[in-house]
Amino acid sequence: MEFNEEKLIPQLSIDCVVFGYKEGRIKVLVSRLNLSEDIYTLPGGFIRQEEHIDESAHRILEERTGLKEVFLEQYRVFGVANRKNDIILDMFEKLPTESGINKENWQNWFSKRFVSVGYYALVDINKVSLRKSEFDAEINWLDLESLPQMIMDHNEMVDFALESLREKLDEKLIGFNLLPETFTMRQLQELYEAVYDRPFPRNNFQKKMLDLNVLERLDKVYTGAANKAPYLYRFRKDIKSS
Amino acid sequence: MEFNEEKLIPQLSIDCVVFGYKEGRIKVLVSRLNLSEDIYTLPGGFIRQEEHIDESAHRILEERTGLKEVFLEQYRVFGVANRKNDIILDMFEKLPTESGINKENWQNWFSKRFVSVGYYALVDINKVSLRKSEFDAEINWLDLESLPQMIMDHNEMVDFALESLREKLDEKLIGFNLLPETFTMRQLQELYEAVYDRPFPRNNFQKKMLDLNVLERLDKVYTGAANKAPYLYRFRKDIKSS
DNA sequence: GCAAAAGTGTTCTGTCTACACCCATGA
DNA sequence: TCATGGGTGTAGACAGAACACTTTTGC
Repeated sequence: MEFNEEKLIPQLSIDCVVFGYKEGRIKVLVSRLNLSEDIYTLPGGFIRQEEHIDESAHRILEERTGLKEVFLEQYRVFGVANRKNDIILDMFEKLPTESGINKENWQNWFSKRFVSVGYYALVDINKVSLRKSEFDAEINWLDLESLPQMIMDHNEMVDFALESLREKLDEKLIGFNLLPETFTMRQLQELYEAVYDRPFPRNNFQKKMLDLNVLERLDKVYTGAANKAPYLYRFRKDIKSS
Repeated sequence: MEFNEEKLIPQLSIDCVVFGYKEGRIKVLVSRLNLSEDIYTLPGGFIRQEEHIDESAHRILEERTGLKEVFLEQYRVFGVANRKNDIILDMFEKLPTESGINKENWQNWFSKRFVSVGYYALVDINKVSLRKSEFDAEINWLDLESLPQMIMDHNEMVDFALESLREKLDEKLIGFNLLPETFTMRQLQELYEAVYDRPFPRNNFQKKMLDLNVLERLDKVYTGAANKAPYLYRFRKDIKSS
């Protein structure tokens, strides 16, 4: 990221809660920063002067995941008083002046209080190719259930994002964004169970999903297990617009 | 408003959709600006460096309504590219330089692109004492149904706010904020009908509201009409926290 | 008594839950 | 043939909608 403060909106940031799903668990994309201590953050960034904020969020996400078309939605603004990224600021203060990075500009940038727009994204974890930003030691999918302490209010951001996801999953049929193109009914159910952290009765879940008339039934898949082969399903594309 | 750009977050604003309710109609608080043409805007303002954004919204609202304790909730961020307040900017350009106002600072301030945090408020219209800001020709309650064209995306802001209100009215019992302390069941029903713009069957509405166990039945009120006197109700305060 | 509006009860219907049953698969 | 998991059907519980009825008020 070339830093040019003239091109960005100051004191305003975007942070993304990127949800993925793998083997029955909800995952969240978390960066570990390139510092002596282990410092964790959500992927985030800033808004260019000429950008729609939704574009900014997509750009920030693409930088980390390589994905262009992603389900992404703003869900809340975080703007408590004196909300500053002290850890990053500290990092710049410790940098030697002749490090080649424009230390003063960065320090000035991060010394201010920031308001952050929270976005959450739902992605097919298999399509993602993770890319570190220049400050990341690594970026990884971590279990929602056992996230580490992150900077500032980033843990709270995840809590609110999950709440928004739960509210929308049912009515808006957005859960399919977390799954691969085709999936079995059991996989879909396990996704719902992971999101809501509670079991659903198998038969009623199936009926409810089929009654939505958004699933296309494909061939059976023979898993090799000694039981009836489940059908594969696909989310009907002709209604994706609604 | 004394303007001191040092004390405010630049390029970030707050706009409030203030809903009121009177005689069966939803009202929205709208300013008419002190300009040659009739220009309408939602009440808005900026965020002080040391303020929580919720505080900012409360302050902006108190300046216009005199109310301190108000139901107020952020519902969406508006951040399309190149979102600028050209009309206000124009106004400053036309001001004579020796007008006493720090014209240059204001011009510089409004020449930038702004991101705005949308809040909506629900108030008891009878408790409000309207106060103009220094740029308002007047500030008034206008019918939601027939709002004038407002600046920038302010009409769209109202649409989104109404949508959020509809989603929350039912589950969160926030509608009582629009009514006076005591009210009849008919008044409550008419409020719901105004918000959702559709009729509700009288008996079922009554049953549903009473089954919520949030209403306290008070004395009857004798209106002088030749019919049975309705009960007054009050929202039970002991559950206001939930 | 009568019209108007408030308050209450009853039935019907569609949705969600719980339970039961059958089917396909590989060992 | 049996265990395992997939798919479907059915009866009960519940909430919401439609309808009917009674009560109170001022004239």
